Amino acid sequence: MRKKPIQQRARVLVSSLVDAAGDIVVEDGLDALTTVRVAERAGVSVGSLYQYFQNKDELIAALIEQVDSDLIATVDRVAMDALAADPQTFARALLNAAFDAFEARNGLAYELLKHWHRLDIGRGLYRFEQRMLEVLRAYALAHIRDHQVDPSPARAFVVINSVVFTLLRYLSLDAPPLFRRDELLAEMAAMAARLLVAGSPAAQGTGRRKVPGRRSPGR
Amino acid sequence: MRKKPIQQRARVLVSSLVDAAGDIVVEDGLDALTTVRVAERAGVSVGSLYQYFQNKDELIAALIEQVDSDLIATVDRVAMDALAADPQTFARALLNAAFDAFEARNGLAYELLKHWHRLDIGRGLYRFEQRMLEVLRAYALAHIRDHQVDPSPARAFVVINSVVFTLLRYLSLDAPPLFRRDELLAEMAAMAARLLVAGSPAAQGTGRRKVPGRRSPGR
DNA sequence: ATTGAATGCGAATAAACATTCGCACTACGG
DNA sequence: CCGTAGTGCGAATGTTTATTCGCATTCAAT
Repeated sequence: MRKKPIQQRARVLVSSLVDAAGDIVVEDGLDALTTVRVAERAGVSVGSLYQYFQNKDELIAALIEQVDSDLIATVDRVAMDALAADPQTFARALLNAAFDAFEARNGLAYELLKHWHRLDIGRGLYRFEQRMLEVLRAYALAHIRDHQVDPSPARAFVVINSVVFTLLRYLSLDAPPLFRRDELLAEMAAMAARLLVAGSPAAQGTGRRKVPGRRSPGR
Repeated sequence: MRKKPIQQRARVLVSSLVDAAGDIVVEDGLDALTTVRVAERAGVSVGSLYQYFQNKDELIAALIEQVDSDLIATVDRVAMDALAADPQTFARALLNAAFDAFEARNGLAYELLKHWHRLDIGRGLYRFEQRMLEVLRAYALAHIRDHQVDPSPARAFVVINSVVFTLLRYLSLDAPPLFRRDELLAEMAAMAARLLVAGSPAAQGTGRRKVPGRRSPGR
């Protein structure tokens, strides 16, 4: 942030800018987020925006930060409550929470997550994934005797991303699919629970070859 | 396509434009794809590009079409070969194929898939998903006696998207994760195989509420 | 060889944005 | 009631791009 808002009115201005940005993203998508439009919507001038944000990306980062924090807080709360439950119930609770979180603020998180490959948003996603990993570990620790819970990094990675992105993809379907929301949730919960409980995967690696040259994402 | 290329040189020109587009996407990402740059790279002028493509999106659509066809052809071939195998092996084969396909042409499919929420690319993804669904159904049909294979639409949706997007996310990590590629593959294969074989998910829906108002993606 | 269609060219046009800058208003400690 | 730091303004600037259009070149059938 270029300059810190000192007076009250300045702090209000900054937060209304971030709010306006969120509203615009919800209404017309991230691509429709222009600095002038944000300023207009917030009832201030572009100049003022640049008084407190170095550039547009910094504004987006602030928005992400906000959304991400909410998301993590939600997950934390729900996970705490369900920590004692069996894997099936635990998975269920987290999934419901995830759905709710995606819907919160009119699908703001959903619209943002679509652009996860952008740097700002990617960092938010990464933070979220890390937090989920910790939550799963906490669950494992709490149930080390009851079940053979074992969230290996690879497994956790698969579960977390499978759920998040499948949800994302589901929400993006314009023609409703052949199955109901409940079914989807049930399937995912079952999958997650199974992966949490089951042992190591049956087969061992069918040795693979070359590593792909990964490119850095262009803007 | 605005006008069909009739002469030989025109056909060459069109395909070199699509190739150039692919190269640029691979090198600098989809955002770096400008019409002028494509033309330059193909060794022709922008004007010529617009002779055969109504606009930039149509060019992208042509690229997608190409990539998507390759992808589907690969999946078809591999699935055919593995149709007789057990679920674990079948899943393995498809996963390996998927990895290879993502790496083909220097990660072109990977870079494109990151932008699946764009209309052109979304259609390609949808086609791919549909094809995968058919493949899974074919497998189920072939094994209706051996296993209790049951790819319900919801389940198939979860498996397909989990695999595709988890792979995508994995490839996009800049810092290598704590697990090896083999582990990831093994986990995903196990997951897929389990979902293919297992019965209906344990619990039933914890009835959910409101439907989120879906917005049409910008651009 | 002639000619109309097909092809190819690339400077020019226009629209969309991010960002800046000089000027004016406001708060508030003294 | 001053003065200055903090705040706010929004037209102007510069850049990046998609797309067009009038002119030049090539093809292929007669």
